[in-house]
Amino acid sequence: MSDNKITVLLVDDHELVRAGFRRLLEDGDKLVVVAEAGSGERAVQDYAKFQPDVVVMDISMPGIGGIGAIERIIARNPEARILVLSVHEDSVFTSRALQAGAKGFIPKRSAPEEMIKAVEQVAQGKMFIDPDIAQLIAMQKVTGSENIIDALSQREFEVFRLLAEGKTVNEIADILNLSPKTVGTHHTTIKQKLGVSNSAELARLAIRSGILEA
Amino acid sequence: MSDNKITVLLVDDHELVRAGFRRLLEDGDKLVVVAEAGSGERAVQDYAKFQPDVVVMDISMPGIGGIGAIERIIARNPEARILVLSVHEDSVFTSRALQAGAKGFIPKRSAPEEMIKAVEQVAQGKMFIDPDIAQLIAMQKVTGSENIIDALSQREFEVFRLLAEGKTVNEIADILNLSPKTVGTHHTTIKQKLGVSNSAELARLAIRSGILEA
DNA sequence: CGATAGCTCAGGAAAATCCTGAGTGATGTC
DNA sequence: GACATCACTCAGGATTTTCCTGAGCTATCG
Repeated sequence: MSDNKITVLLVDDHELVRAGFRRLLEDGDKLVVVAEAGSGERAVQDYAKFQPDVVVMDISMPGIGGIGAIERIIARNPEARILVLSVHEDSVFTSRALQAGAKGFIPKRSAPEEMIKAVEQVAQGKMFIDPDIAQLIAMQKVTGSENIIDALSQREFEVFRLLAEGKTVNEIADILNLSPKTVGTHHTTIKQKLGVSNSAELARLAIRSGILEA
Repeated sequence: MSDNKITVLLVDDHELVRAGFRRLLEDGDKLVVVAEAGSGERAVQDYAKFQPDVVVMDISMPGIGGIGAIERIIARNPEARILVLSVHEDSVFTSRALQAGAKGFIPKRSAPEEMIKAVEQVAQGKMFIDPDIAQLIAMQKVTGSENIIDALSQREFEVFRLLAEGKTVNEIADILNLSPKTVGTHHTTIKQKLGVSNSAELARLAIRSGILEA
């Protein structure tokens, strides 16, 4: 072991994916996977045990999940270098992960070379964020909203919740004692602000944001 | 090309995962990945083009998805040997995939050796279903457990997925090469069968059933 | 071979959604 | 205090979706 190879802790709850990534990472001769973890909890333990140069981690995992694991690893070891992989290019997870202390973030749609590059960058202590995702985060900064949903006004938020629940415009008008026309207008502006184009996406967004149970 | 290696078409919408699986599959000397596809649509094309011995496919993909791809490949080529990979071991996807004509089904939690074995079995025309999943399906048969979604026909299920994703009727008509009128009819009957009255509820149901990520 | 079920499509009515415009009150700025 | 901004309200009219009815085709099953 240990020439001057970069040591990696690989974290993903799917063994097959992990096995694939291991081969992918070790394909060049610069990286070596010193341990694999199948959960956030194990990742925390294994980090302490192996002290890898870099952690490569999927955020979407059961239990404490990726975010929880990142927080705990960073708490014990602020210098930890963690590269996050994700299927969701979504904004909620991305900023959370970075806030938790991740040093890099790339989607699973990336090319293999990008991952290798990302690992090497992060190993050197640099940040590496996928351009598309970086742009999303920048947008959030501009709008000043942590959650896209903060962009909604009070009234709009009310209507948003009811829409996500599956209420029709007329029902909502009734509930809120408004003209259906008004609710209709809210409906439209809500979708605009949230960047969704129909009620199905709106409901998904509500669930993702924890406004609504599935 | 072609010693007596088994040729594989690899289908997954995440390039990184695909790249990992490719290395995993080609690790021994028995398999060779002759093509990769990043969508169900491409998979159908590539199958016709490369006529691989086996297709290794993730079912959860946007667009026509894995199920749609399986149906189309089987329709043109009933002898096609398709091994399905999935993150959801529980959901309706399992039985749907097998109904559509898949010859094997394993979860992504499997060990690499199991995948290799599964590919080889399927290549020989045998079935290969992960024991845990086989048991689940058997249990469902026995208990007659009623996922409401089982009430949907294969076609309806496809439309259901796309609707839940937030696709409009017209978009779906385009994706499935159907008249918007047909999709509209499906849409209505789906809502009836599932007992929901709009797209928001439909999306929630899809998420609850594990058909869709939030 | 008749019955059933899935898939396909159309016409037309009813409802929801989108776009544009506009009035009111509350807040904050210069 | 005058002015701008923004949330909230609503309407008219265009467009799209949804709903209901009916119907032809194919495959499967008893």
